[in-house]
Amino acid sequence: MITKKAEYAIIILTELASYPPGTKITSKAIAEKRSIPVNLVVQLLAVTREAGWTSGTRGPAGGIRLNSDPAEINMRQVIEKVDGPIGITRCLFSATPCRDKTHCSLRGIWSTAQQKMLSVLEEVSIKDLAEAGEADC
Amino acid sequence: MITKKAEYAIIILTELASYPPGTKITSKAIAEKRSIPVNLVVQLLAVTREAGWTSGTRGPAGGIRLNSDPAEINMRQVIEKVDGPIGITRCLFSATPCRDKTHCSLRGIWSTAQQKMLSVLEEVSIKDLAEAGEADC
DNA sequence: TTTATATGTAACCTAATTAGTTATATTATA
DNA sequence: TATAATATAACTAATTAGGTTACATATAAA
Repeated sequence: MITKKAEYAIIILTELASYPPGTKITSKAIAEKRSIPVNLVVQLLAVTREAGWTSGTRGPAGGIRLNSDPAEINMRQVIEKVDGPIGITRCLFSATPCRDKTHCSLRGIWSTAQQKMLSVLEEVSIKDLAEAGEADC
Repeated sequence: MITKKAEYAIIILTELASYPPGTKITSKAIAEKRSIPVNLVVQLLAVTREAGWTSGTRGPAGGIRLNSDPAEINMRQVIEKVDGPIGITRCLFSATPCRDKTHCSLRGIWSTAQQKMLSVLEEVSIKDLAEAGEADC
């Protein structure tokens, strides 16, 4: 399952992308606007920071700035940064097919099903979400 | 995430479907053949039984029989019987959009992504898996 | 130069879920 | 009546999810 933290990260980036490029916003402001616990916002900004998408400046008048082009960040990327690799079944996490089978029909089906899902998420960028507005599910 | 139990249930039904219609097999035999803990097989057969797909006869010479046409049972149905409703995000479990918004762009995207995944699982039947063999991932 | 305000980092906590076990009841055959 | 099978329910250990707490660091303004 895609976690709430991953959703939150998407929402945070969307919020940042909804302002003119270079605008600085505080974690607290994001948290209040999007109804996310402040501590979680801070925690997730550490992830977006490590991904190079955001940077922060400390102290009074400090805040968070979006560093990347929101059109270049898609939902799948954010989810995987926060949650780690996506897998709709445990099977898909193991490198080798179960019990050393050379072939397993189920694995292929899980993989296909997951790929269809991921394709949708890859096609939606943070910019798309910011333009659509209301991304706060 | 689709649980291992749901996978097991699919495998159990596939095993049953791999014999001539009406054949009786013991839980123990299924468990050994497919390397699933016997107790889990028994537990999962309670679910397939409730769905009307299987029935069991007790006592010596007893066993489990597949009651339904395996071509009429698809993967999605089995997963939902075992795991309950599928949701790739928590958002999709709540009946109403978060925070009483009339519109939320994320929800629609989660829904689309999930539907693509489910379409794949709906198109694969237990019969397909039995014919493909090796469904034991 | 001190104070207030902001980000950054790590450890911790609780509830729910997952995967599996244990125990016991029931039924049918030999 | 003993045995072998399914049926049902309760329990358990390990992991994950979602969030909190505590503390460190940097900077602007007083």
